[in-house]
Amino acid sequence: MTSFRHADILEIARTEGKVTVEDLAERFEVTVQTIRRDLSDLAEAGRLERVHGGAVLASGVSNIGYEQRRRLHSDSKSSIARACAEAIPNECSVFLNIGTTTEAVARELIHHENLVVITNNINVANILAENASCEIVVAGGVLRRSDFGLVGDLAAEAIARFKVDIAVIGCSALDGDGDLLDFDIQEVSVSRKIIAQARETYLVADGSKFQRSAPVRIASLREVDQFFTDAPLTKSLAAACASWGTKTNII
Amino acid sequence: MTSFRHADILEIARTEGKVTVEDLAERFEVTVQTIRRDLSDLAEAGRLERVHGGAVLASGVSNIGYEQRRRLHSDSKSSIARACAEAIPNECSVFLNIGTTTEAVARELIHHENLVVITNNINVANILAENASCEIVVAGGVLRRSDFGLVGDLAAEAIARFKVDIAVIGCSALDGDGDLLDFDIQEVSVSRKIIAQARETYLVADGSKFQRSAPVRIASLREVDQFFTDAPLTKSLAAACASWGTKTNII
DNA sequence: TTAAAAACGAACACAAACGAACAATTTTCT
DNA sequence: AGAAAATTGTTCGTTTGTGTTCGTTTTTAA
Repeated sequence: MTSFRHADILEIARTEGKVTVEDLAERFEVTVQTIRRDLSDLAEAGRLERVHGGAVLASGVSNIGYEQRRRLHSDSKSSIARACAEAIPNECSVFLNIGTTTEAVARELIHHENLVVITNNINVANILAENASCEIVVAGGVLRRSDFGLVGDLAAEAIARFKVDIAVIGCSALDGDGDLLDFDIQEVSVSRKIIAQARETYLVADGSKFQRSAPVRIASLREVDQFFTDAPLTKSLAAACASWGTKTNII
Repeated sequence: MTSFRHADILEIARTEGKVTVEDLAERFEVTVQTIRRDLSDLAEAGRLERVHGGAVLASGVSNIGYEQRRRLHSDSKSSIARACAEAIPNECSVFLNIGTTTEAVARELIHHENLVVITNNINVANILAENASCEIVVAGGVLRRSDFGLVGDLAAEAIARFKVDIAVIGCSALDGDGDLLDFDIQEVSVSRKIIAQARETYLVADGSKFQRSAPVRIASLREVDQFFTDAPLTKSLAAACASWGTKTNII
């Protein structure tokens, strides 16, 4: 992230669908050249698509449902997601589970190439359908309307069939001992299976998860290889992560 | 992508199915030449297909060909779907497979109560998510972008787990012998399994299916209990249906 | 089939937009 | 404080998009 303008430009692009060089130059009170440089950077990062006179949302983005975009938009979530996506190479297999943060990760994977993505989250499938080079496998299960997740035995069994390079998981809460917690026992069994079947496990969770609690234990941070978040860990938790070899990425 | 108009033109094409040079020139307040150049660029990029006087959505590319198909015959499709939905009682279990006609049926089931719907069609899941009293089970599988279907072993296995009251199936073509045909052998194995596992089988297919052909045989009308369509059957086919006990509902 | 009308692509000229290079300024780090 | 790096503004040559005009191709109607 090089300029404070970048985030604002993206925000404007998201709400208005497009941005013009002239307009942005006026808004930010800089010269058009400066804006041009910003747009070039954003285009290179795949966040925008450059056009003559301005830029538009990268193709695919504009088709995502309004509600979805709203949910994904939270800045901290998308920064966390971006950092996580950057840690995921092209041409590998990834699992994404249920949760708005993992959906944000899916959004950031739009420009990755030749991924195989396995998910029990219908929103993830809808989002990544935009990425033509990505093979998407949907685990079956009962549709849970609250988050468009697929849960139950069917999901767990389907997942047992795969062994992925990277599992990206979200959780509802994270307690002081470094335990990942969730509300739904069915989803937990799915998450546990995923962690067991993945070569590496990445956890994405914003700072708000530290303040919440949930009844069911998924796993410990000990079993996580990389942890992406936006808030500093408590001293004891940071020490624990260090001793467990859990790399923490604070955005 | 070279112009703001490109994104807008694609958007218009997606919602309206086609665009005309004249109309676009008026909308964007540019000359027809400029629009022609835009359409040429988009056609070269494979996003649109050029026709005399305008352009249409490129066929076969992602889900836009699908959008086009969905609009096609939409009137007759929804009447067929409505008739089929009326034959489905509340509080029963239903299977819906891939296809625009079965999606139309899903739309007509929005107000049914306490259904259990099993499907390998993500669109069906999205549509019926609005019906709060409906339990939706999604069969797993590899996502096929052309129609948002879930195909492959995973789908077939998931379906083998269920036994439903009614299977509602669509097909790509229907030949003179009363054989149901499809293009994709993977999807066919799913459809066959469904028919075998259902207490009753309903076929929905508009008249255009009589004019087409497809390579893979799903089943015969003999195995179908009710057939919903909008065009009269040939005499021989009608006689065959009568002898098989296949009830035909011509809308 | 032929003739008229519409749509088309190519070529040209002009203006807007562009990127590169350099200088001025601010920020960051030692 | 001073050097190094990053950011921004300025200038200038180049590229790109646009409207215009032309002749050609395609469609439509007779």
